[in-house]
Amino acid sequence: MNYSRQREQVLRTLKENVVHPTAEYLYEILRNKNPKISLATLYRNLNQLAEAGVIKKIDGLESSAHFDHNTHEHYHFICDECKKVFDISANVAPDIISKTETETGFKIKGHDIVFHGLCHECREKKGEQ
Amino acid sequence: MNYSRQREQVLRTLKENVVHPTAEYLYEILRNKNPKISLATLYRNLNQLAEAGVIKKIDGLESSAHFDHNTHEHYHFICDECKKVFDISANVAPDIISKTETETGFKIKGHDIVFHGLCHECREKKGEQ
DNA sequence: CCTTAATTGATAATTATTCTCATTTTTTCA
DNA sequence: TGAAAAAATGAGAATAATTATCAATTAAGG
Repeated sequence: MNYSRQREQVLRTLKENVVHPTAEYLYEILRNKNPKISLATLYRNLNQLAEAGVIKKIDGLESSAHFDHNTHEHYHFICDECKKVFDISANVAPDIISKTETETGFKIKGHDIVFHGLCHECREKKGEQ
Repeated sequence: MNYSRQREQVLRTLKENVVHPTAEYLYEILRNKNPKISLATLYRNLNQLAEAGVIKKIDGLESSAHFDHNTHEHYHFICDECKKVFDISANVAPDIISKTETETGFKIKGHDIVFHGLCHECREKKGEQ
């Protein structure tokens, strides 16, 4: 990944914002500095920077929503390889709500934990430890 | 919410599937039972059922991705009211990865926790406890 | 400098989802 | 029962977010 003025601008704009902007919001800000910048360039750079670990993309599951008839509290794991979604028991993070409410003063109405990685099967297939 | 054959079918199809299907996948299955069923009906019913708490929709943030220049481990809270995104310190769920890896045998490469509810400001505005 | 590789801007395409609206189905209750 | 009101449907248009395409521009390195 080599230097470009646009990538520089994307990164700086992101850093100058305290909140966690969407691409749309960033685009508006960016156009003030550089009215010619293309939306595609913004998305490209955000993805590249996230890929490189310079920034982070916050999005639970990638594209489409998944539905679950199991409504008792539990979490999910999505396999990077086969894209299957698995249940994770809720007791991996027990008092997470009360802890967070106390710490923040926010009223928590719900939460979701999504893990990703390699499921058992794909792990074996790839021979990865 | 009153009875309809299509809603019945949507719910049954979801329950008969062990995995956590996407709408697209459900649609394919549903069309075998009812070739006339509309995609809009499927989405409508999934949302209604989720709204009513009969099923659960798994999707971290609703629509668009948010980006964060802060790459050290932390979580996020999105306010249902003003849609702002806040940081939550990672220590609300400390050994969540090791615990999950031990419990599942999966290789965890990352995870995201997204809370939602009312932020401090909106909580006061709405006078909600 | 010159060549090669990376990046850009403009825009088309795609994907997932929601909206619209005329028609059909369900519910209610006289 | 069965007529009126309310809810739900199907078909397809619309939207929103994101990705792909591709010719033109810019960066990097010998």
